Amino acid sequence: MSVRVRFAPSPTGPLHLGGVRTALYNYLFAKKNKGVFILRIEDTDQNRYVPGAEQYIIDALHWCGLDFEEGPGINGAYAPYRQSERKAMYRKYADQLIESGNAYYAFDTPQEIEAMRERLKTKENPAPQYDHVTRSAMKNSLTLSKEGTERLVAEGKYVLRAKMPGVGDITFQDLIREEVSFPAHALDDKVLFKSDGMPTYHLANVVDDYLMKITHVIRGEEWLSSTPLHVLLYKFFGWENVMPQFAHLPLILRPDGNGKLSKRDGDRLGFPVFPLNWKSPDTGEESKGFRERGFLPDAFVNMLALLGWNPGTEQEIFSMDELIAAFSIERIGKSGSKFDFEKAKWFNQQYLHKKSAQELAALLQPVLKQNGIERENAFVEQVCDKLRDRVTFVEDFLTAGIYFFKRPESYDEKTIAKRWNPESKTVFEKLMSELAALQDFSSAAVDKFVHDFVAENNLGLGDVLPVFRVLLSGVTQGPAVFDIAALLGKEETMERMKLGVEKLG
RNA sequence: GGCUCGUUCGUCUAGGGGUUAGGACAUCUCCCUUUCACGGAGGAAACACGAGUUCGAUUCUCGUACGGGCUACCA
Repeated sequence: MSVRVRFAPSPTGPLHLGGVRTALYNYLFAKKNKGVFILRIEDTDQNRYVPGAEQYIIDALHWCGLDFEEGPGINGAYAPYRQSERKAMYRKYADQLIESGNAYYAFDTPQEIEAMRERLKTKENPAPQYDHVTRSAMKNSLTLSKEGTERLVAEGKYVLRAKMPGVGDITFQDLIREEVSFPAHALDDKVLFKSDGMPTYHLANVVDDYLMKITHVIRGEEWLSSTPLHVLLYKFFGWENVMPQFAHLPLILRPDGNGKLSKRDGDRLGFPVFPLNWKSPDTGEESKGFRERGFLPDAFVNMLALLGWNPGTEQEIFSMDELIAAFSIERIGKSGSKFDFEKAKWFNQQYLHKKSAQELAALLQPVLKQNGIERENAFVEQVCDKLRDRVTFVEDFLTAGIYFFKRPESYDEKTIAKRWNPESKTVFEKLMSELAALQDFSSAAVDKFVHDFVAENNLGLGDVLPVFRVLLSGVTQGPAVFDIAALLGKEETMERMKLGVEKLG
């Protein structure tokens, strides 16, 4: 049987790191096994629907290179792929459960359920459930007469609840955790069908996975404890033989302290938790994405893949194809991983370093344009080449190399205080006049010229180099001064020296 | 509270009954460079705790602690 997996997010907001990783692992597993990767939108809760969230999810997957073969906008043999559009399909299965006695009608109002919880609440049991014990004291088709039930059903105000067995253990195999077992007495009678006519996640999910012939359910660990219900549902429907295999992924945790990574953590610690920028339609609040923060999609995906999975070798840099080849569910860890932004930066740096000057220039040009800088590509490529080993993000080329595009407006004070003395002006004027005669202005030529000048004038390199650098760039760090001079060209180099020497007096 | 999953350097992790417990990020030192990086060399740094099994447990078992998840007509 060919592998079919789905990523099934709820469009309640932007995808976060954990969601993208779940999608990635599904994608890798599908590709590894020559299977199909499906996107299914689980929008059964109208109240939590957020406009734009679905498009965001699709955009984010696309940016990461996680292209789905079936899903909204693409469709395929099992369309539609939005649960809201599949609404009519679920009723039949709900009725089937009623008929087989595995589900029942319940008519309790929220207030009545709350009253039950209040009444039964004890110190030992602060949150009594609607379950195999309490249902006998509630308003449902199990306690009401046939006529009473029919009358209330006719009124249309009801939900369908799963009739959980109450005894025995529900045991299933998890690809990551091996055998997992839950005592049935602790499971509650979950609502399967809501009074608004929509199924809940549990019903829709199982029915759709069945109808779409899903073979492996790879999802977050937050679903582990509702899996016994899902397993039971497969049994109730008589679908045990086609029940998918489960793999529950450990969560991505916040970098400091404990708990699940949240948007707040990102804001507080200064890093994104979403792949792309997101603007909340409610509050108008904007959240920065990894893309906008300067991450390359390949680096982002690579980083995410290694957060909870490892190849068992010491290789850390993987292209998507390499990830597909190396991936296996068996090598996914069991425990949650704390997200480390420093390591994420390292991945981006590694990818930037690997890129050619042409590729880097193509990435940098738009950034330059945004900042009102127009330069020919040949020059930008050379700047990228010189700066490549000193940057983590594309934007760094501009911030760290601004002097390639603009004359310095100030000079590093420390250097001036330490290196600019009364004789400096004379020395630099002499240097400039001799430099004016230099025909070859290549880096190597300027290098040789300056060294000769220092030797002939009985100076130390320290008397010339630091100031020379600061006159050209304003700052103390950067590529070799001679490279900067050569790139700037003779004319600009001379001009900057002249302006600087005048300014410093 | 109940149910459940988990626990190797600060972080991501490898390993697995007998290892100098390996790598990467971060950190520190040195080299390269009269800059900053990159790169190279080296350092510091971990098996949560207690029993049991065993000739021997970090590895197996059971407890404990700690942490996560779930405990909605949310997913």
